[in-house]
Amino acid sequence: MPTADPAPRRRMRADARRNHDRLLAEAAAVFAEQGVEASLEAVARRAGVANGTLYSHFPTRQALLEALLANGMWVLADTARDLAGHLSAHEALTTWARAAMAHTTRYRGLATSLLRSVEDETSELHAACQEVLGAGERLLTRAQAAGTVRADATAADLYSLINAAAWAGEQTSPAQGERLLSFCIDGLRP
Amino acid sequence: MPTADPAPRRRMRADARRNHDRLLAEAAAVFAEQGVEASLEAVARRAGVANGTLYSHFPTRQALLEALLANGMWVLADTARDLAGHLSAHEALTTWARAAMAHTTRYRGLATSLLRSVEDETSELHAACQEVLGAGERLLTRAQAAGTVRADATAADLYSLINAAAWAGEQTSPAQGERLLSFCIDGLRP
DNA sequence: CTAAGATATTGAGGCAGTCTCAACTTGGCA
DNA sequence: TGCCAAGTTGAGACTGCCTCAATATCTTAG
Repeated sequence: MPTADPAPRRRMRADARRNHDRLLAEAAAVFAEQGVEASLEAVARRAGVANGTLYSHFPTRQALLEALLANGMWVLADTARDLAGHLSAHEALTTWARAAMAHTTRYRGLATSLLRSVEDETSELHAACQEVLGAGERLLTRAQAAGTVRADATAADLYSLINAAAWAGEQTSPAQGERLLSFCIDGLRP
Repeated sequence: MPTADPAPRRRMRADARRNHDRLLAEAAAVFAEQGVEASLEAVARRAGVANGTLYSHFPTRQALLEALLANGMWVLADTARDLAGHLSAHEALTTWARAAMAHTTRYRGLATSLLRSVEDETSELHAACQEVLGAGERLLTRAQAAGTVRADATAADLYSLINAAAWAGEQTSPAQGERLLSFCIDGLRP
C-alpha cells in the first residue's frame, strides 16, 4: 500500500506516520463498503483516531482520495504506454478504456469525483486526472491516425465516456456499465 | 403548474392546498438554483412554512421530485407517440432521446435520481421512470425493425445512455453531454 | 538521561441538515 | 356558533462537517 504523500520532504514523526497509514487503510475499507461519500467521522473512528487528526492529515475528502488513488492512476497512464507497444491502435484503445473504467469502479461515487476533478484545478485530484486524460489522448490520436476512430473525437470525449459508463454501472449494474462502454466506443468509429 | 397528488381522492383543506402549491413552486426554484440535493429546510423556509409541513406533504425528497416531474415525464411518453407518427423510425428515436436528455437536465443531480429509480420499486419516481422507459422501448423496437439499430440493444441500454449523457453534461458542460449522447446513439447502429 | 520545543492529537463546540411527534391552530360543516 | 378532523408548528434527537485552543507526545541537543 504505497502512500503518495502530499509533502514527503520532511520525515514524519513516528506516531504521525502510523496514523497516516492507518487512516489510509481504513478509508480504503470504508469507501469500498459505502462509497466515497462515506462519513469521514466513521473513517477516523475506525482508525482509532480523533476526527481532527484525520483533517490534519487530509484537509479535504479529495485529498484523502488523492492519496488512495494517485498511485493507481499513474499505473493506468503507464499501462497506456505498454498497450501501445503491444497491440494495434484500436485494440490498445479499447483495452485501456476497459482498464480505466475498472479503476473508476473501485469505489462507488468515484466517477463523479474523477470527472469533476479533471476540469477543476483546485481539486487535489486534478493532476492525477490530467495524467490519465493525457494517456487516453495518446491512444486516441494513434487510433485516429490508423483510421479506426473519427477525427473529431477528443480526449475529453474519451474521458467523459469512460466515467459516464462507470457511473451508469454504479447506478444499475456493472454489466450495464460495460454495455454502455461498448456502445460508446463503437460510436467513435468513423 | 399541475400538481400530481399522491392521494387526490379527498379535497384538501384550503390552507393545505395553498401550502402544497407554494412548496412545489419554491422547490422548483431551489432545485433549479442548487440541484436536487438542495436543503429541504431551505425549501420550507422559502415557502414560509415549518419544515414539518413540508414533510407532511412530501415524506421524502423523491416524493417531492415526483410531484415536480411526473407531468413532464408523461408528456415525454406522449411525445414518443407523436414522433413515431411523424418521423422515420431512426429520426424519431434520436429526436426523442434528445428531448429525454433535455428533461433530465432540468435540475442538477436529476440523472442520478432517475437512473436509480427505474430499478427501485420503492421509489416514488419508479412509475414515472417506467413510463419513460416503455416509451423509449417502443421507439427502439421500431428502429430495430427498420434495421437502423442493432438487435441486441435494450430499452435499459437506451435509458442508461440518456441518463449517462445527461450526467456527464452536469459534471462538465452541456455541450459535452450532447456529444456523448451523439456518440452513444451512433454506437447503437448495427 | 533529561527537558525544551517542535510536532501532532484531542474532542468539545459551532454549524447545518434530516426527520419525528406531541402540542397547538384553524378551516369548514352541522 | 362551536366542534373536531385536518393541518401546522418548532423544538429535539440524530448525524455529519470542520475548526481550534488545550493538551500530549516524539525527538533531539546538551
